[in-house]
Amino acid sequence: MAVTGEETGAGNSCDSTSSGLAQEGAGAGASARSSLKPPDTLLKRERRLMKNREAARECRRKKKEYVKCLENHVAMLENQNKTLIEELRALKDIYRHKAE
DNA sequence: ATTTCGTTACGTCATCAACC
DNA sequence: GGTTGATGACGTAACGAAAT
Repeated sequence: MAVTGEETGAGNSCDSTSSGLAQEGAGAGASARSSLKPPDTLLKRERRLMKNREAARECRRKKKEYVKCLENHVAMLENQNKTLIEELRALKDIYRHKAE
């Protein structure tokens, strides 16, 4: 079960400035995860778990998309950098020939 | 063929921020 | 203040590849 290769082609716009994805911290620590909590009724708890399950799925989907977007951006910048370096080399070459 | 190891997706919990 | 949605952290299962 599980390990279903999800990855439905969702939209792809890196903008996600709103996506959060920065928060961090909140370390928690998973200490006594025991059952001294405000007594969730069973139904209430199940509903909450189900909602959170779906939220987590969506959250991971968005994060994956965001990372992919960043990777694309990096690739693009690397290409651009390569092109510029090439261009600079060519210009230097021209300049050198003229100077001679 | 079996074991080991790294990766991936998942579920759950804890926490925060926003809303009512 | 309680509720809700988003997200980081953690543990776990399934899987594939490399090592034995």
